[in-house]
Amino acid sequence: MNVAIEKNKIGKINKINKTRYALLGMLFDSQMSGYEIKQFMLGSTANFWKESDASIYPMLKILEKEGMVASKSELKGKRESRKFEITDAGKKEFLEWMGKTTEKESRRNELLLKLFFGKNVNPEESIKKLHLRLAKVKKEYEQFIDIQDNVLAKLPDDYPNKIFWSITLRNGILLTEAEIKWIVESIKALKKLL
Amino acid sequence: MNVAIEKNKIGKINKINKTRYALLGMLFDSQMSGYEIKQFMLGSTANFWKESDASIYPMLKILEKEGMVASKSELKGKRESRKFEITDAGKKEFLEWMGKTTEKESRRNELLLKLFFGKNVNPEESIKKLHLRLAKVKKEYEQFIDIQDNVLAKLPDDYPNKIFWSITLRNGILLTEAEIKWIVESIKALKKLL
DNA sequence: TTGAACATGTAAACGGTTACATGATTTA
DNA sequence: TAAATCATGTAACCGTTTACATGTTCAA
Repeated sequence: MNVAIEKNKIGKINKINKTRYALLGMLFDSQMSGYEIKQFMLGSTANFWKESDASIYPMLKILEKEGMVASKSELKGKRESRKFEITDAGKKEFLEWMGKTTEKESRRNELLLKLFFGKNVNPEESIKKLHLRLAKVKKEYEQFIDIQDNVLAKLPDDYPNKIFWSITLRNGILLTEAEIKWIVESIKALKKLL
Repeated sequence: MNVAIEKNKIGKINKINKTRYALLGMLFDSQMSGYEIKQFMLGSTANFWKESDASIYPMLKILEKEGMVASKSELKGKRESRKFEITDAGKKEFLEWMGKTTEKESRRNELLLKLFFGKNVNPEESIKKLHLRLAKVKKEYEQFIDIQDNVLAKLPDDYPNKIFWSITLRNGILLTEAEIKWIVESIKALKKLL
């Protein structure tokens, strides 16, 4: 049942679909609907993990078919809310994934690509791009600080998730700080060309 | 001819294929074969941009069909080397892309997801994962410094690409430093749980 | 002589997103 | 009463990678 080692017709080892683990992880503690999972992700893991509707709902159905989760439909008025609960098999699969080593997926960064090709355009264009990014990154940074001060800081110290959520948030803060530093430095360097 | 605004049957705006711009950018200064482009990317942009064979060769053909590049096959002995040259139309399309603003593509980070779910496993497992990542990131960092000291530093200061390549490299250095700091800090925090 | 690097390419498949579709409920 | 949010779901499509395929040249 381990999809990670399943092969297709031409013997290719399929890349593992990680949506399943993200969903199983979210359901590990509490029953949630697809909608609730999405909302929770937006408020917690959005900086490093998001899922779209078109990934969540079909995957929950697949997981149910596989016996990894079970669901019951609750009606709030006439509105459906299908709550999903993880099964023992689901917990097992999730923990197996947790135990595996993780490869860093090298990522594409279009801004860096454009800066790399910078000699082909007016330096002011590159500077403008960096300023635009700076504004966005600063906003992101403020949001991280806000979560740190107004959400995480208010959780009791014995809240089991606190340290883990703090660590992932801290990643966002430190990486964002570094990016701000890099942008400021880069703008300064490019201005010498004007 | 601008693929960015082309729509499909259901009116969906297609995500733009950025491989074309990466290739056009690489060809902006000098004629290169697909193989040479790949090698050059591995030695310069790998940290933020890579392309696989299966993206490069077909895309070069498409670009040629569209009149964005032109090619001639050189024979080195019996081995073919198809050199591609950018056309004026290709330069135009590349520069249009360069002028566009760039959205940050939010990226998935599996390590962070696993750490976020950390309360479900022994803290030692999370620490182990961080140690593994630390070793890799440190190696990456050393490679950046090596390029900085032994490649970029040796380019003459009036080499037109120097400042742009320095900026992108500096991004790698600063972000990697921040990640190392984060990992060390996180390991320390998690050890308190033991 | 054998393996690494050079060199170009294709088939198959999966991952993931955007837009579409539908309707209920709350809020301004 | 209109817009935003709640809530679930599907169709279509594109992007990208992995593995396969083929052959040459060079170095150990």
